[in-house]
Amino acid sequence: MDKQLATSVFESLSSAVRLDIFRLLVKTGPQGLVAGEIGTALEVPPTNLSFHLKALTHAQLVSVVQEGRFQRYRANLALMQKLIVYLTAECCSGHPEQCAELSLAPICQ
Amino acid sequence: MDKQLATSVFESLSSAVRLDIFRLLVKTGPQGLVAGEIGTALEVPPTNLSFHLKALTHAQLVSVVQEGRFQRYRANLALMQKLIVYLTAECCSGHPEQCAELSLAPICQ
DNA sequence: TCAACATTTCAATAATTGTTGTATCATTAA
DNA sequence: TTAATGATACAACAATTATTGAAATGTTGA
Repeated sequence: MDKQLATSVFESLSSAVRLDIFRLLVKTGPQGLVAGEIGTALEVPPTNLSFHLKALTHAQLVSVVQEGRFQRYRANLALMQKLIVYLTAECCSGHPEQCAELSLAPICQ
Repeated sequence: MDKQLATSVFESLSSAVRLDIFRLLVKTGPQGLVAGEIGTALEVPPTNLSFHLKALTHAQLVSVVQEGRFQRYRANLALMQKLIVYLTAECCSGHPEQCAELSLAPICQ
């Protein structure tokens, strides 16, 4: 995880449309969804959906594989894990007890 | 956590400057830093720093308290926790074993 | 082959965001 | 009170991002 990837992941999720898409794919799990299903579920026009899916794919937050004339998208939750680690690295400068006081144990090492 | 707050948190972290600020504050922990210290550490001009700190504060990702003529900023990691929960809600539609297969156990319920 | 379908690309426009200098406000120390 | 300091507000401009319709690409099934 480098800074550029981190900012592009955050940028990806900074739009309501893209956040909806990602959460829908998280909910769907390993099965994923094809573009048309996403568009129907979220009522986003095809052109705009394609624009946002491209952004999510570029940021590696979703993966895509072709299935005939369909494109199947899946959430990349493993990247989210790496992002959380990146964000909380050196948490409280090696004084985890301070973070524990802030009830941040779940995300601070 | 609602959608608007979630997107504004992500938007906050989508700029390299703001990401640097937040990570620096995470590293600093409960002690926090005053604006001038942040500006010196990251070499950001005061006007621009103020702009970005305002965005972070507005998104509630950092808190601020006045100390004389200084403004002390602190990271709000508790909000990050809530965000992660929001993102991964209904993970794999109640089939956590699927998420476990994807080695997502740490962030999926 | 051909028509239908799923999706993307392109171009145009609208809207938002980032950066900077100057001026301003608030606080401290002499 | 006055000068110095920390920080923010404002205005102008530059740069980026979002949305849409029309056209194009690639795939399937008749």
